[in-house]
Amino acid sequence: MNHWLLKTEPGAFSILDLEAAPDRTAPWDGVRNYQARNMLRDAMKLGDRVLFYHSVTDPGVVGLAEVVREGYPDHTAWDEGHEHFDARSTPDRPLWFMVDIRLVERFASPLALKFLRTVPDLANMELLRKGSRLSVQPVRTREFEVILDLAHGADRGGRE
DNA sequence: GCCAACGTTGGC
DNA sequence: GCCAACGTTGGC
Repeated sequence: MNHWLLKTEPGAFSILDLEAAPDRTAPWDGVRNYQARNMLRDAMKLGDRVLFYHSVTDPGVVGLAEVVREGYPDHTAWDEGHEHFDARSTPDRPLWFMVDIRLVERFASPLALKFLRTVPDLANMELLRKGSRLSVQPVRTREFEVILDLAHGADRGGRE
């Protein structure tokens, strides 16, 4: 069982959009980066858990989701006129892939990036690395658990 | 808006 | 294959 973090600009697709989707499930489409593509296509497995991260405005981890469908071709790349159209990708030879995720929970209080930077157990997290841009990132099990504990209010003494 | 970090493109 | 130029991401 692997753990992941998915990054999105809430202006494009936010956790509220996922929450409002039928069955709280939506395709994670539009990724156009090869490293991220490889993880979507090959490494993310059914039942894997995923941290949902908002970038740019109020950056932070805002919820938990799970993979409910493994990698399959991102058909938005075939759609001329679609924002993420890419003529190099075809149904015969798809270039880009996506997974479906379902929302498990939206955190009552999001964990701000600037707070996460203060947590010693997260010091080596990819998200916190300077210049980290990957929109699909693996998360170590330990880091994942620490974040869930923080989101659930464990070890908050004196901080609120 | 600034700018550092990163990925991609394309000339050679 | 190298690498400069360029475009994008994303924190601040």
